[in-house]
Amino acid sequence: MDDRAATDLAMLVLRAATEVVDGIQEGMAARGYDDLRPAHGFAFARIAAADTTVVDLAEHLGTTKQAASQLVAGLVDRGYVVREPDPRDARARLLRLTEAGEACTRAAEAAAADVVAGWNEVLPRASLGALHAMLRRVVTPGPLRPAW
Amino acid sequence: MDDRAATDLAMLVLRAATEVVDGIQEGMAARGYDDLRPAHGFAFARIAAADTTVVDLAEHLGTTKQAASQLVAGLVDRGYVVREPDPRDARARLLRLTEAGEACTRAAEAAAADVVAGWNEVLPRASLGALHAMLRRVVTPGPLRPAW
DNA sequence: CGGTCTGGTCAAGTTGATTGACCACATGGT
DNA sequence: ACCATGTGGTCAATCAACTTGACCAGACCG
Repeated sequence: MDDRAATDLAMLVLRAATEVVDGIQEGMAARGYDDLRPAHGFAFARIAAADTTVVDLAEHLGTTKQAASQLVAGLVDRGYVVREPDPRDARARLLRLTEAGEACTRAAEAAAADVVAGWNEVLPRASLGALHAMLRRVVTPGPLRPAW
Repeated sequence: MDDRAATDLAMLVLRAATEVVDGIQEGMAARGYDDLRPAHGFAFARIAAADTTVVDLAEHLGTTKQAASQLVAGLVDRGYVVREPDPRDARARLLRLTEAGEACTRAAEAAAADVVAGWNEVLPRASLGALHAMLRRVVTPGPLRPAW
């Protein structure tokens, strides 16, 4: 694979990601969630894990803890997240998704599935599975954060 | 492909894009370009095409023309772009990459190729070609703009 | 206990983008 | 030829997300 094809592949990945993000955003809006940005989705993914604190979230998103704190404040205001005391550390406050937050997560997953369903129409089912397998091998596990 | 696998695939694409963007950013910094954001790269790609105006660029990036104008002003200040009069329209100003701008574009392409080269190590050459072919079929051609 | 580290927030400043106003020139009809 | 309207572009003010800096309360450790 020469440089030309390599950069071309990189651009295809970026373009695919643009489609995924735009598609999710559209799908979310269609489902009534028009007050959330992609960054919120990445935050939801981390908060869904047990015992998440603001500092954990900041690290996950690659921002400062202040930025994470502000983002959480917004989610709390909108009823997607609650702050609960940490039984083991009186300083810390554990973040947890409310029922609304979980519903929102399900909507985002459905929207993402819709985008891939569109791909399924132009690509045989087996190829989509192969695509999945190849990406899993290529991609190093790591945080999924706003990238550009 | 069920919903679970579909959303999983969508997340893999996002994660792959995160790697590409971060890798390019690192590679650019290593080559001495530490004053450019990913958005600038997308602008370069459009400006490289003949007869690009600020309005064209704004449409490509999905922003307002004012934002595009500011972005261009920054690139002009840093010597990557020049504004030239349009022989056919005295209002318009055609954008063109300087030699520095073209060198920068080459550096970005090299950095992107480096990222893909890393993938080549964990995936057989033929599979990488297949990945390329599948993405090309799946992805609808369109602007490559900052997405999240 | 006192010193230091860590989780978290408040406050102010920075930056990229937006809305609104405006000018110079193009275009099309009369 | 002229005026109405549309388009390319910039200036100015505002907005929103994020940053740096300061700070407090509680944990950890000698």
